[in-house]
Amino acid sequence: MPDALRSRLVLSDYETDPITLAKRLIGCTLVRIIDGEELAGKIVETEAYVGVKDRASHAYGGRRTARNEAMYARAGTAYVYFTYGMHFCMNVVCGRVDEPVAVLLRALQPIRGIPVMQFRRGPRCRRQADLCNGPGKLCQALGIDRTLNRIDLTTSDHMWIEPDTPVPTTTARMVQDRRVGIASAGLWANRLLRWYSTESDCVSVLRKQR
DNA sequence: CCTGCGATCGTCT
DNA sequence: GACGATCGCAGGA
Repeated sequence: MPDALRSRLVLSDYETDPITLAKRLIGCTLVRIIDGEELAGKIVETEAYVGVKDRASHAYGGRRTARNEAMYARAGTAYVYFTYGMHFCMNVVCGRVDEPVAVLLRALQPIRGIPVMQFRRGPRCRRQADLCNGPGKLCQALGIDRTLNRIDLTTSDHMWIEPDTPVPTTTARMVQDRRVGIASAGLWANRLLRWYSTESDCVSVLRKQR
């Protein structure tokens, strides 16, 4: 498709609160251009990090360091960080400048560039559904690393997000659940700030039955 | 299905 | 010096 006919989310789409954006992003398409090739996946799982009061957030208590500086930038900025000595995770910054709120992308359903994703993920990853079903996995599959930290998703030629068209995914087609991997966040670990599509087999962690 | 563990290193205390 | 918004594998039920 010619670039001129492709739409992407714009500043006003990102200038909202993280809960609204986390739900809005479900069904949208993350596009990554790397080595002249396009990789794309449908966003099927997100988490909201809701500001300085959120104990699970890197910006808890107003912490502001070189690592999390992107969280304080303009909405539509990518916040990519390195963790556990080997993985990257990608967030989409939202809210106002100097208000550290963001949405973590946790899983994608692969759409385009699947052979490249398989190569980047390595031979140990056999199932297509496992290519991008985790925040570290999707960054590995799409080649998202610290060079993309702080890029502007509304203007970048390397990565952007396209809207969920023609009909945005509604909350009726989403599961709302606790966030993953933040057990030490006290009461904030129980907040229902994760959303995932009921219609994808590429979600990282399913809700426990009760 | 589930739980536990090691890998590996940048970041912050 | 400790820990982490993770992952893949091993082992047991």
